[in-house]
Amino acid sequence: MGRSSTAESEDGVVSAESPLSNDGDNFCGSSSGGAVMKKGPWTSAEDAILVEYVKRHGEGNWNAVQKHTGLARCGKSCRLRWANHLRPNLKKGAFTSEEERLIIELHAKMGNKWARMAAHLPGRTDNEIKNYWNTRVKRCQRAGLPLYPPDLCQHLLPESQQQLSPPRIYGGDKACDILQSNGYRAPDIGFNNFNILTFAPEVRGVPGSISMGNGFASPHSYGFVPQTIGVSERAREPDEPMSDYGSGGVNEAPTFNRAQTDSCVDKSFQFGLCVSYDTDHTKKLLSSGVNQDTPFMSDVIYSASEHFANAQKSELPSLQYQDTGLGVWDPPPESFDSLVQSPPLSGPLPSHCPSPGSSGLLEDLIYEAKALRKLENHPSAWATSSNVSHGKVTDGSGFKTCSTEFKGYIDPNSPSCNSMGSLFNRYTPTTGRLLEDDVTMHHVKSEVFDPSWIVGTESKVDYMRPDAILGSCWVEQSGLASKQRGSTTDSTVPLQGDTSASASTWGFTSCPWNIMPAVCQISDVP
DNA sequence: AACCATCCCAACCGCTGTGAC
DNA sequence: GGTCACAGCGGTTGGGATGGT
Repeated sequence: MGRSSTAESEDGVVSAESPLSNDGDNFCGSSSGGAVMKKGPWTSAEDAILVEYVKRHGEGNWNAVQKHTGLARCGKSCRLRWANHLRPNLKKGAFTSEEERLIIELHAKMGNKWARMAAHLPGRTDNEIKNYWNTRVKRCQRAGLPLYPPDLCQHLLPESQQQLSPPRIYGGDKACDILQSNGYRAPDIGFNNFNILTFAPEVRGVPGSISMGNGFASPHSYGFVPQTIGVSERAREPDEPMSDYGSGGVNEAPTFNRAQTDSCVDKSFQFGLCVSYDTDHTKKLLSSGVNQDTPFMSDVIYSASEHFANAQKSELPSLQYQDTGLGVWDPPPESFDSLVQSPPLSGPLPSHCPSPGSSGLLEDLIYEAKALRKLENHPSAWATSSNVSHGKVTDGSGFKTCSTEFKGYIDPNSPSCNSMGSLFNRYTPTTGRLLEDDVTMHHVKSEVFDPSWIVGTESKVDYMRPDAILGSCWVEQSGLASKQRGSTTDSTVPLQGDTSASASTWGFTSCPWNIMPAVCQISDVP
């Protein structure tokens, strides 16, 4: 707003008073025919000139605007101004719920492809969408809430899983072909150089792209960021990142191998983690040829693309699902239910998305954040839920109690009635069995929750936390694999650590939300 | 009321892609 | 094939607006 054309403080006469003038090389700093290009907010007079020009000459040839009209704006600036503010049929005002929903879905699909997303939102500009998303990311990050609503997570993941080829994982000398059945050739990835981390709000380099198939798809917002190392160049992604594999005659993802890994560390490494559960995890692993020595990565599904090897800048991830029709949020297939649910649980496991009760819309996120803040300001609510204390939930009723008390924080004004109370209820079924049953689950402390609910060596998963999901998955799988093999033998040991200590090793214990490391990090980076 | 932090968004910047020459 | 100009994309910035203390 501050820089909008409505800033009438300017005289409307083209001038070059901006101190920024000429400091750019190919934007407006460059002069056109020796004329210094103006920068800064557009005036209504300038707008009028531009509109008149477009009326006469049509869009395009923006560099000619200055020649024809004397407008001291570079073509680039003119194009932007026209596209973002002056062109007809532009929708102004806040995004509607439908639009928000669509944006979320589109982002899950496309990642940060604002222009493509804008194409699906008539009257909206890529800039608007980008701004909206950035705001959303901030909010979600701040509140510890998911970027993607749970239903989206659930609906899109199976599709993405159908599409994506899992990685070929190297556990030491063992190559682990996880799934080759889809006809794709999975990338070979060496993990010797990786640290599997959980959260990295501060990204070294550029934002990575990691697809948490469960909906934590944004490293931007949740820090599931593969540490991008040595990012110095930019490589564009194709318009359909994942369709690269499915559409072409060559269903072959780039291959990673250990030899490549070292070189890969110099490049942006984009991949997604999709921690999935299977009701028969072991069987699945065995049947798919997965090396069980790599329990964690065995369930990794890559948002792989040819950019693995050379993408210089990671895009935000996406769930990367097939375009099955916008606006359609199909119910998840049965198979997916079993996929995302942890086997030991007898009851329905909540979505991995931290906020299953949320519509995921920005408005709801605000309310959730507020609710969480309230909670933060009233930690006694947790403390007094006596059964929830210091990392141990001793009793399902404790959750019940806690849940009940949580209701006290319900904000009746919540746009979708997605109060924390309701959220809590969803995560902690009143059966009291949910978390109790899964002794391998580990809780990750959320900064918004009471410190007393910190894990011990044995604790519970905080489903409000995407990293916790990841962590719990790994821990669970790690434990499972450990039971089966007795010891960890492959080269992922340095990553995994001892299974019994995995929680702490991986930071699944108490770890400040904002200082968690990234999910994956290449450790021996120069 | 004053101060501060955060939000919001228009505009800028740097880069890549594409087509013409 | 190389160069140039232009179009477009995505990330970042700057400053007014807003809300909280």
